[in-house]
Amino acid sequence: MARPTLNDDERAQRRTQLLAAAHALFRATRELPSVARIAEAAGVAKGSVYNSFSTKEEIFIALLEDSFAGLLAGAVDTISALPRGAEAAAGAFADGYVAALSRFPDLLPLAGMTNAVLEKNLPVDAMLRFKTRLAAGLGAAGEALEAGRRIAHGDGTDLLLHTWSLTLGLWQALDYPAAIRPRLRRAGLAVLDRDFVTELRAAVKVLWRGALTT
Amino acid sequence: MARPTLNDDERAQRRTQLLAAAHALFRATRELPSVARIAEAAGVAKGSVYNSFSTKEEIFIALLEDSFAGLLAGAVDTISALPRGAEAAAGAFADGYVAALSRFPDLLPLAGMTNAVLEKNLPVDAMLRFKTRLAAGLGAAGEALEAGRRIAHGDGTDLLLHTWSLTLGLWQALDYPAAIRPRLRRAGLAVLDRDFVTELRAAVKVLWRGALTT
Amino acid sequence: MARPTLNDDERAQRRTQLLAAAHALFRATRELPSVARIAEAAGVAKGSVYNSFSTKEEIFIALLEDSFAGLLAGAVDTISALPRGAEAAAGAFADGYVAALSRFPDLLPLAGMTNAVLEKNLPVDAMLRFKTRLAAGLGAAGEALEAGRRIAHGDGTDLLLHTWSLTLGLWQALDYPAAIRPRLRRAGLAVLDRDFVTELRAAVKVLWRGALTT
Amino acid sequence: MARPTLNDDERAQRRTQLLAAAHALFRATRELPSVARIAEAAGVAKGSVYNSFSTKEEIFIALLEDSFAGLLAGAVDTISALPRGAEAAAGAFADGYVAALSRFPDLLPLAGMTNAVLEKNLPVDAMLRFKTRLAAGLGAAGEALEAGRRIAHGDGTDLLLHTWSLTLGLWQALDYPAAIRPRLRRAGLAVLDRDFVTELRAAVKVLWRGALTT
DNA sequence: GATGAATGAGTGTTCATTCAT
DNA sequence: TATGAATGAACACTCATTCAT
Repeated sequence: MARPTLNDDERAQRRTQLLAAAHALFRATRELPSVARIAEAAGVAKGSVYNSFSTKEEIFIALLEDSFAGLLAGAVDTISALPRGAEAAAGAFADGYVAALSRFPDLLPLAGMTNAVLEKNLPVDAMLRFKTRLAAGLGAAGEALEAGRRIAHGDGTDLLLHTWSLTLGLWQALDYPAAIRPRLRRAGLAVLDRDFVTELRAAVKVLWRGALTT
Repeated sequence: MARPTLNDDERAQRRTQLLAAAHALFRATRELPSVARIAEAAGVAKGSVYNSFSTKEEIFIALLEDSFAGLLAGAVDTISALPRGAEAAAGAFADGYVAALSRFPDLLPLAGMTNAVLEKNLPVDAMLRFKTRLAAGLGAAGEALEAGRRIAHGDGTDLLLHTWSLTLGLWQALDYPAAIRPRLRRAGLAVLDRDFVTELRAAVKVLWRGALTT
Repeated sequence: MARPTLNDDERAQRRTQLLAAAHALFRATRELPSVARIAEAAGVAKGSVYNSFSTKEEIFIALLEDSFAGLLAGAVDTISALPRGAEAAAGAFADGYVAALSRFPDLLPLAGMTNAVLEKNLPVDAMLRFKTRLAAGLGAAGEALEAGRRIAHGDGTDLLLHTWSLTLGLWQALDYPAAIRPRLRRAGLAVLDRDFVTELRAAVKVLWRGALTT
Repeated sequence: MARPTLNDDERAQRRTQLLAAAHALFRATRELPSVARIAEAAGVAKGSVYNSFSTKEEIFIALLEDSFAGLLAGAVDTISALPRGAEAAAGAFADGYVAALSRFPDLLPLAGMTNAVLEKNLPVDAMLRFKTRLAAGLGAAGEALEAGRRIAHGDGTDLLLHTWSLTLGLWQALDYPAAIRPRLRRAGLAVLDRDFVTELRAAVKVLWRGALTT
């Protein structure tokens, strides 16, 4: 059972293995699985999980981080191909952004748990690391945006932060437990019975139009 | 200790009593207190809580509902006093909205728990009731907005939904546990070290400018 | 709400009403329903139940008593029509007894709860009353049996007591939760996969043959 | 406090430790003790109980299983020493069986709870395991009986099943809470004021006489 | 490093019964 | 009598984390 010290590769591999297991479980239930279940799914012992992560929540923050990085990369790609006019650019970004988002279906459920759940039991340094990467990603994307446009320094980052905020908030407002969905068509709930993706695309477009036409 | 059948007033009073206790506890900890603590704070027996609410989460949804109604009322007031021009109106709304929001300091922490926590154990009918009132409030405010402006039918409600989404998302992005706050000034986190209120005001203004200048 | 003193008829009617409600609920779930549910099903308030019964368990003992009296009545009828020979009489009784039993499908589930559940919270006098009636019924039936046969005094009652015991015990041995039933066919469980009624008929016949051929 | 992986012996020891504690508590109260009390009596933490059993009820089913196996072993011993004649054999079995039963004083109280209490919260596999062993034991004893006698194949098992049923049912009919006992002598209850052991011996004898003289 | 046994805090909810009107 | 609000005891089970081997 005793194993020699792991080198970095093995370390990373174990980490990946656990992340994949955790991811699969979360995707299936949209709830944080127990450490026991994650370990089982990854084929390791419960205690071993704590060699790679110091807290269960750290696992999911790492997952969130990956997804978020992916979304930002997609956003940067979109930004680099934006057309000239404000109106056209707003629409193009909205389309590209929504498409990128759809490639990370667990991002929003996970992000929606961050404040209320994940942060409750996250080591301070893990949280700072996460936030730092987030900030770096947003900053880089913001600069890419500012570079190609007549946007003042800092406003690009602002716009992306607001875009993300709008995304998360809108998702929270429009996401319902599956059991509720069918009953939304009831009179009086039409206002909230919207397709999230459609709604988000429109909202992002308006936001960007506002930002690009100052 | 009152034993006889309660009339509506007394019923409402019990409810209020429990809501106040729950509210105070939540404000202090930003976590859902246990039913035992709520009952204790309200001066009743644990079991009595279940005469007024069928689930702990129902209590907090009721709290959220109240706060939300208050915010919407403030928004409607602001809307009815908006200046003519698009730019001016956007700024005026942002100011009024942010001011109204500040009167309900627990609204966002509570709203941020809705999807991940509150909905997990909420009777379906309680949830539908909540969503219905939410929808009604948004709809009414949206109509007020459409009435005084050259905004197409439905777009007013859309704008308010997006405004709220932006608010919630931004709050989640910028809210940090108190323990983290001081360390934000570290290099690399400046992007996220923002004053939520300032940021929100600016973001709302941009959103509204975009919507009013179509 | 206040009502004048009930006369005996009204008293009995209320009692019957509650018993019927409790019976229906028990039949549906095979579990003791809560007082609240019984009251609701009977259309009275929870507190009113305690005007007729001093304990929830008293209700079900009353139900059991009724069913048991019915079974005994059926047994007496069968006894009075028994053929002469020991072998024939044993078979005839078994047939008649099983038929009578089938008219009280809740008798055994209820009787199976008596020791472990009902008696836990039954006022002493209620229990004595129940046992007394049981004893009286058994005694009467026993005498009927002794009267028409060459059975020594007391042996008739004994035989009936043993018959009932065999019935209850066999039922407990062969009754399974519905979820288990289908899996009984697995190898190794054939011994217990028997039809209760068939089995009981055979067992009673053997018991009576033994008793009648001393 | 032992932490390393347990081997089979240690595993069994933990189990035995818990079973003994649970047994002692049950013997004293004739009620299912809480998990907290069992753990306390066994000198382990509450959560540790669930390392050995997945449900509280599983503990008591295991206890029941042990007692039942002991009774069956006693029955087999008795069977192997039965005299030739039917009448003599019936009496000898009754004596031996009753003696064996008396060595497991908790068997009947536990068996009496099985249907109404234990099965309510027993994992399906635990229940099947229990029933399978029961069936195996009955089958083996039945074969032993058939082997030495002129009893048709299957009838031995039948007889043992009926014997056990009679035992359990009779116990339920004649067992009273201690508080009730003294009042049984009252007129009208004489029929039920019997010594269980005496009664059982007689009943088993009759049953076996009937079975052996077909 | 790996394991998995041990820990024990933590909690929403049910429900029989009482009793002020 | 009828009502139903109030009571508060009772409890199984989960689970993140530790740490002896």
